[in-house]
Amino acid sequence: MMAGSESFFEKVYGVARQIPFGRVTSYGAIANYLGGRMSARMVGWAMNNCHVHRYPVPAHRVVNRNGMLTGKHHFGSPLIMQQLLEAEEITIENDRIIHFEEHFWDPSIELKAGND
DNA sequence: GGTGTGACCAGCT
DNA sequence: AAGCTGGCCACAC
Repeated sequence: MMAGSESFFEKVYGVARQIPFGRVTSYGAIANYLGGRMSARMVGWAMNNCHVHRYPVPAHRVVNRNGMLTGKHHFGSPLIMQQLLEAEEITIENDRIIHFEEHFWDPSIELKAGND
C-alpha cells in the first residue's frame, strides 16, 4: 500500500534508527535487509544525505563490513564518529571497532523481515 | 534523459 | 599479499 511511497532512503534511515544502543551494523547488512542484493553503495550514500532526514540518523552506528569507521569524515570531524561509538561503550582502535561481531546488529535477523 | 557518483562488497590479477 | 576493477541501484546536474 502506501507504505511503498517512502523513498529508499527513508527505509535506510528507518533501519538505522532502529539500531539499539551499543550496537552497530554494516552498509551491506542494511542493503541485504532492504533489497537482498542491493548495492551497499546506495546505503552509504543515503547516509551522506542523512541530514536531509527530519530526525537525526545514528549513522555512527553504521560501519563497513570490516567494522571500520570509513565514513567518519562525513560527520564534520573524523573524531565525532569514534567519540559517539565510545559513548556507547564501544571500543575503537585504529578506526576499527573492537569485538565488532559482538556489537554487530543484523537488521535481517533482529527485524526478522516482516516485522512491519 | 543520459552521465556521473557514492561512507560498499567481493572477486580477480 | 595487496591493489584494482566491476557491479549494484538510486539520486543530482
